[in-house]
Amino acid sequence: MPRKKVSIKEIASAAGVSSALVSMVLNGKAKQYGIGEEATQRVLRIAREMNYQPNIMARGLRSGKSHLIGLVVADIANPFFAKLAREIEKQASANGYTVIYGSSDDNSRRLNSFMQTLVNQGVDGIIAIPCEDTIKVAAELQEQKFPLVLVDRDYTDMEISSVLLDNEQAGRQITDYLIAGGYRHIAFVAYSGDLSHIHGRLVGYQKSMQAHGLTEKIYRFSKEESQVSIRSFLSAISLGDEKVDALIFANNTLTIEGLYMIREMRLRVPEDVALFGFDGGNAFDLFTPPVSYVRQPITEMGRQAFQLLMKQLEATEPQPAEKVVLQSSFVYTDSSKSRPGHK
Amino acid sequence: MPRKKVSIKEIASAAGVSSALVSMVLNGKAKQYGIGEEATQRVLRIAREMNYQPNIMARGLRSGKSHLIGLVVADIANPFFAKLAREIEKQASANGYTVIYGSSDDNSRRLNSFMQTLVNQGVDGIIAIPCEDTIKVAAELQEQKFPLVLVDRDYTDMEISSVLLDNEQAGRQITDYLIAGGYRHIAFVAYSGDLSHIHGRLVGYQKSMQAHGLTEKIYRFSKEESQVSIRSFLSAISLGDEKVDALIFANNTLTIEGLYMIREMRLRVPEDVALFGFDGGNAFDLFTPPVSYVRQPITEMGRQAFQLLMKQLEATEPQPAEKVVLQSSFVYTDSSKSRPGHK
DNA sequence: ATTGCCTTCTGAAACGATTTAGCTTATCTT
DNA sequence: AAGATAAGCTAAATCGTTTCAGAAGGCAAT
Repeated sequence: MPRKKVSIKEIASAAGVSSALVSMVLNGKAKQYGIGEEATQRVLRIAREMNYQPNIMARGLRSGKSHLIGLVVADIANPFFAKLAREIEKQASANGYTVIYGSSDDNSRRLNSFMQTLVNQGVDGIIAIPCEDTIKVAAELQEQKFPLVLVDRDYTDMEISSVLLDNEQAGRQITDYLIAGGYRHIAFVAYSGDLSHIHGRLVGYQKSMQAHGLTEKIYRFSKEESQVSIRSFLSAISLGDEKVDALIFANNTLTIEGLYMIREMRLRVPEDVALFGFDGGNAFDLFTPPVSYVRQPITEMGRQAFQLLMKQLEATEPQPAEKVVLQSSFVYTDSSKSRPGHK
Repeated sequence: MPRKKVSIKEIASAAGVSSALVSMVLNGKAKQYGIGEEATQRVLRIAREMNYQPNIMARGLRSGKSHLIGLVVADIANPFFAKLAREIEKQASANGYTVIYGSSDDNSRRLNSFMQTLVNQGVDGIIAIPCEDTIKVAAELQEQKFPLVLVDRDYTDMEISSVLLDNEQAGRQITDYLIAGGYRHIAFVAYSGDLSHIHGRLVGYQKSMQAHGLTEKIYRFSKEESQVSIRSFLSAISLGDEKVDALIFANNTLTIEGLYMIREMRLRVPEDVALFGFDGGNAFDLFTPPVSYVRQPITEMGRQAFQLLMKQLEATEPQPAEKVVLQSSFVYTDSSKSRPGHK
C-alpha cells in the first residue's frame, strides 16, 4: 500500500499504452474491445507490480454508482438488529458492496435525516427498518424508483419491497400455546405506537383469545415511562388487583425491561405469571427460569433483504415491489410451561 | 427530492452566473472571494428552490476527501462494541462524517482485508479494535501517515494513537476486592491468544495475588473449544478437584459462556464460586444472582477515539501519536459478596 | 488619456476512470 | 495495385466540483 495511489495514467505510461487501454484491460474487457494478448498481459503485470487500486470516487463520478448501500436499523445495540446487520454486511461484501449504517432509535426525524444523508452520500440503495413516519421519505424514494427495501415492519398500502415476519401467525401460536397450557388471563404488553409488526402480533393474540372465548387484556406503555408503568402494572398483578396469569411481551427490549421488574418484585415464573417474549438473547436464556420466545429467522431475513435490494440495483428498468413473509420458530421453556395442576 | 439531481451548472445558468461563482457561494466562501451581495443571495435562493445537493463523488474526487471514516470492531453484535459504535457514529455525524463499519471477529485476515477495503473505498481515516496481527496493516498505514486510531487494545511498541482502559488497574482492583471478601483460590479465566487488554487484566490479577502471597490460577481456553473446556473446568470445581472459590472472567463473551455452564451445572453463586466479569449487560444483571463487573467508560472511549482521529484528519502535517488511558468503574453485586462466614 | 488599482466575476484546468468514435496498420480480396 | 476488412490501439469527451489565474468594468489619480 504505497502512500500515493497509482492512477491508470501512470500505469499507461509505464506500459507504453493509452490509459483507455489500461482501463479496458483492468475491467476485464480486453477481449470485448479486442486488445492484444501481449499488451493485456503487460498491463496486468505492471498494474500488479504497482499495486494499483482504482479510485472509487472517480469511478463513481463517471458511472453514477457508488457500490455503497445504506442500512438504517432502530438500534444497532439491540442484538436482533446487530445480527441482521452482520448478515447484510456479509451478503453485501460478497457482492462487492460496502454498507453504511446508522441507528434511528425509531425516531422518525432521525430516520428521515439519516436516509437523506445516505442519499446525499450517494448510496445506490437503502435497506431500512422503518418506523411510524418513515412512510414519507419512503414514499418519496419509491416514487423516484430509488432502490429501497423495508425489513421487519411494513406499510401494507405501499408498493415497497419488504421482508417481514408472519407476526400474526406468531402471536396467534404463542397465545394458543399458553391457553393450551391452562392459562386464561393472558395479557399482551407492548410499547405504544403503531408499528406494523407489533400490530400483527397483537392481532394474532386477539384472534386466538377470541377463538377461545377469552377476554383480551392489552397494555401499552409509552417508551418514555415504561419503567414506571411496568412497575405499577406488575405490582397490580402481584397484589391480585389485575387478574393476569401470563404475559406476552411484544418485543425484546420490552421483555428485558419486564424481566428486570419481575426480578425486582420477586414474582415467581411461571407460578405467579407465565412469560413469552420475542427474539431471545442471552438475557432470556440466563433468566431463572429461561424465557420462552419467538425466534425470528434473522439470517434469512438479512439474506432476503439483500436479495430484494440487489434485484433493484441490477435491474435496468424499475422492478415491481415484492413482499417476502417468513415464518418464525419457537423456543418453549419453563417460563411458559403448563399451569401447575393443569392436565 | 427530485429524481434527477441538480448540478451546480444548472444553478449557474438559472442564476445567470458562472458555475465557479455558484461553487464559491455554496461553500460559504462568498466573502473570501469577494462575491457581491446580490449575486450571493440570488444563488442561494435558486439553490434552495432547486433543492441542490452536492455530488459527493465529484467533490471527493476533486478534494481527495470522502468525509467517510471506517470503524472496525471485533463483533458488532457484542453490546460493548455496539455501544462504542453508536457513540462514534454520533460524534462523526455531528462533525460531518459518515461511518462505514464492519466486524472482524478478531480474525486478523478478515480485519486486514476489511481495512484494505476501507482504504480502497477512500475513507479519510480508520478507528479499529485491533487483534493480534493487526500490527502489520496498522504499521503500514501508520508509516503512510494514514489517520488511524486504535481502541481497547494496544501495541505498546508502536506509535499509534490509541484509547485504552487501565486494564491492569481494573484486574488488580477486582482481585483485591475478592481477596478482601475472603476468597483465596481465585482463578483468572480467559480465551487463549495474546490480546493486550486481556494481558493487562491478567497482570493486574497476578500482581494482586502475589502481593497477598496467594497462588495464581490461570486458565486459558481456545475460543473454538471453549464450551467443552469450560464445562470440564467447572465440573472439576464442582467436584472439588480444582480448588477454586472465585472466578474472574476476562471479557464479556466468555462470562456469558461461563454463566450458561454455571447454570447448567447448578453451581451456587457465590457459595460454590464467586464471579467477576467485564463489561456488564442485561444478561449479567438478570442472572441469579446478578454478576459483578468492571464497567468500561464506553461513551468516553468513543468520544476520545473520535477526537484523536479528528486531530489527525484536520491537521495538515502529521500529528504525534497520543495514548489516552481511561479508568473503569465497578459494579459490585451478590456474585462477589464476602464469603459466608468471612469477617 | 493613460496608468494603476479595486471589485466582481469567468474560463479553464484538474481530479481519475470509462467509453465512444475513429485512427493506424496489416492482411486479404479481386 | 486498389479497395475492403479486420485487428489493435488512441484521442477526447464526460461525470460535477473546486480553484487559480486573470478578465472586465469602474473609478481615481496622474
